[in-house]
Formats: sequence, structure tokens, C-alpha cells
Amino acid sequence: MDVCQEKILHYESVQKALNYIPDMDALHSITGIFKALSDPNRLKIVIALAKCELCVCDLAAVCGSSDSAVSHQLRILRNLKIVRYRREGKVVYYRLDDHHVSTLINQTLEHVKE
Amino acid sequence: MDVCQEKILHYESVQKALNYIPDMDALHSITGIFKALSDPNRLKIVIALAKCELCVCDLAAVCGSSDSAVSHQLRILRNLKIVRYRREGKVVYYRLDDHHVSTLINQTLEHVKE
DNA sequence: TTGACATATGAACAATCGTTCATATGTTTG
DNA sequence: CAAACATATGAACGATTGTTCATATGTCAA
Repeated sequence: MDVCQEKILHYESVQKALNYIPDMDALHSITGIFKALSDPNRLKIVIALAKCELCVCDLAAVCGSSDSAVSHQLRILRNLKIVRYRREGKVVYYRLDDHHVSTLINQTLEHVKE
Repeated sequence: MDVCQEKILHYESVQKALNYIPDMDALHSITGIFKALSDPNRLKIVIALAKCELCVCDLAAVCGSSDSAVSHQLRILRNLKIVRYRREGKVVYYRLDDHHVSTLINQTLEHVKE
């Protein structure tokens, strides 16, 4: 693993730090999760789903936004495998699919209380 | 706390979920942290600083980007009180300032290993 | 089949983001 | 003092984002 950078003041510290930087794939999957949780409406969705299964129009009520906007956001969360869904007639129920995200959200909610 | 939305299929579940949604201020400070960690270079910076104190040009080497770009990113992290710094002559040393973020990063790195 | 309903999707738009480049600030050394 | 160096900042740019609106899909009930 080469570091081709001309100006480094503390070479050993940089080498040490680089050992902790995940590879590009892992890095992108982490930032993907964080980006998903960086939008207020998406965060509301995930917090709500961390507590109970809900359908699209319920989530729209939780977020205070339109069904369409929520559906778009859910697609993003679906693609990231953060949520999963099941259809029951006309209604589609969503819930969390990633236990890492579950614990992340629960820990975050604990931190907020402090 | 009123819910003024015309279409809700599961009113009780929505009410229950709403109890867990933090107020707007808390919500924005959470999404602010997540947004900060949603950029690959900023995440690299924070991971590196979770392990050791580093100066700007060291961090540029860690990220593989320019000093200027890193400085801009550090300003964002500073404004969010995620990092703090100390000046020693010409060199400015950065380190993490928020223990919530420290534990968040360490837990995330643990999750990556699985 | 037709209408109503729940959800999904595509296009388009303003807004936000992260970089680059040029330049400014602050510090040390000669 | 001036020159060199480490860092910070402002303007500008293309790229990405989240919403809205219109429309499509899928399901049920009459």
C-alpha cells in the first residue's frame, strides 16, 4: 500500500492511521448508510420503522410529507438493504432489514437523551 | 402534538412511532452528524482522528486529496464540534472532540469486520 | 370490466455539495 | 524586514440531492 504524497509531517502517524481506513468498498457501504440517515425525512422513517412495521401512507404521516416523496425515499432505503417490505393486498408494509442499522439508531436515540 | 394528515391506515401505530421521533432540533443535530460522516474523505478524516492526532497535511495524505480540500472539510467538522484543534507553531493539530462520534466510529469499524 | 385506492416511478427543477484555483492569514527562520 | 511554509478562505464550477407533478402499476370490490 503506497502513499504517494509529497508533503507529510508525521509519516509514522499517517501510516498508523492508514491501517484503520477500510478499503474502498467498505468505505462506500459505510458512507452509504450514513448518507441514508443524513436526511431528516429518511431518518424519521428509519426511527419509526425501528419501533414498528408501517405502510407508506403511515410513514408519510410520520414525516409530514407526501406519499410520493416517502416512496422515493423508501426506494433508496430498499436499495441499500436498510428496509424490507411485504405486500398485503393493496398495502405495502415496511420494516428494518439491517440489524446494524437497528442498533445504530437505538444507540443514537440513547445519545440524544443525554 | 397534532397529526394533520388525511390518509393514515394505522393511526395507533403512527401515534406510537411519533413518540420516538426526536424534536426538530435534535433531529437536525443527528442528521448533521450523519451527513458529516457520509462523505468518504470526511469519514477517512474522522476514522484517522479516532486513532491519533494529525495535522492538515497528514490528513491530506490519508485522504489522498489536497490540503485545501481537507481544510474545507475540517471547517465543516469544526463547526459541528466533531473535531477540535490546537496550533503548535505553523502546524495545526486536529483530534476528535465528540465522544459520541468516537464511539459511533469505533462501533462502525467493528461492524465492518463482520 | 370499471372505478377506487395504495404505491411506484420518470422527468424536471431549485438547492446543496465538494472540489479546484487563487489568494489571504499566521508563524518561523534567516 | 523578507522568504518560506502550513493552513484557511472565497468564488466558481459541475455534480448530486430531494421534492413536486404527472402518470404508471398493482390490487380489490362492485
